[in-house]
Amino acid sequence: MAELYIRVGEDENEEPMEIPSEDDGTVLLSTVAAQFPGACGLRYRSPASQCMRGVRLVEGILHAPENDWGSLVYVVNYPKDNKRKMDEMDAASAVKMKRGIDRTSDLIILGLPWKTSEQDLKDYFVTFGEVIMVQVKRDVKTGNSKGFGFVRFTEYETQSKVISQRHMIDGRWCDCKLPNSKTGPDEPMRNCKIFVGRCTEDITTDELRQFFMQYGEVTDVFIPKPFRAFAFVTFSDDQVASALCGEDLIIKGVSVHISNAEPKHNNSRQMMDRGAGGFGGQGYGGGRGGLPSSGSSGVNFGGFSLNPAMMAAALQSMLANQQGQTNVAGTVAAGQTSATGDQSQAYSSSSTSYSSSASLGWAAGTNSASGSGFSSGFGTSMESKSSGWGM
DNA sequence: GTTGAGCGTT
Repeated sequence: MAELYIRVGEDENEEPMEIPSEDDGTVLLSTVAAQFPGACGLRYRSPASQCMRGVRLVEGILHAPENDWGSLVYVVNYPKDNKRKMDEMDAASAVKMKRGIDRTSDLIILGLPWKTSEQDLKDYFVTFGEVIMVQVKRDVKTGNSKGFGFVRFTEYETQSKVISQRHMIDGRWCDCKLPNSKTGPDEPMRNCKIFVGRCTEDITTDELRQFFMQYGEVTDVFIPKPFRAFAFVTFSDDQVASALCGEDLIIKGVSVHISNAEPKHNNSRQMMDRGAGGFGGQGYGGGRGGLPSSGSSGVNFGGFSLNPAMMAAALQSMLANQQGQTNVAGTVAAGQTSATGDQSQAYSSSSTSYSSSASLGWAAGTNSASGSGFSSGFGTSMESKSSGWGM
């Protein structure tokens, strides 16, 4: 059967686009959505009644009116919560629409196998809920997949669920996220991500996920490759993330250090570097944070030509606040480099024993218990699961 | 060895 095309546009007056039908004369909604992302149906103006009519849609399949698409121009329908024609709606309701927190948006799918098609994506994602659009981004010239795509769901709940986990698609683990273009200023982007320092190479993304799950829902784990001894873990709840900052946690017997993840592309340079922030008494969530990195104090000396006495005074007050250790001041006075050295030494040697507890809201026992319990139970439950981004 | 890939011809 010769290939048949129907004419579709975003409105009646616009230059229509030709869209292929299936062999049986129907048109897949997904085909329409491939050209008009977010489309949920078609309508047309009846030559007889001059009224707009809806095209029958059954399970994602659009059926020709009177079994013949003819040469009419069909107009794309979009879900009510996905108005695209801003010029056709009043600005006030547009704003209201934007504010809705339950709006779904396209999700980017990263890490797709080259072979994965739109249909594969659809088949996979409908298991979570109704899908209104899938796309695989391809090289214009070669038609080869670029290894990422987009998906959009009808229900916000489905979207949340999909974002919250990783996805095994055609044999690869993929991530679904809000695309960068969507994480604008109206998503205040709370700090949900932590930096996990001092990682060892044998700690996998799966293990990190497993471990951090105990504190809250984990939405992303990232280990840069090649190995660089740190990782990032993202929680759905920023409070979980910030509560963990400053902690030293034991994962598989390894003491890792948690701090806040700094913005990847930071446009606005931080007003103060860490050393200066420390002196300002800005306080790292009440922890002893800032001490190790204030090893950059030498820089401060050079830059601002503070003298050692001023340094000592500042350090003294800072330390008094944070740890109540009085003897440190003397050490500091003797020379700042060794002072910081000694301090961080004391800090790290004791860190494993008194590590967490105080500053966290969770029961004191939770961390130590889970730490050891975890590492012992680990080998059996998790080993040989080395799946992840490497594949 | 302590701050990360890849983001859309609508």
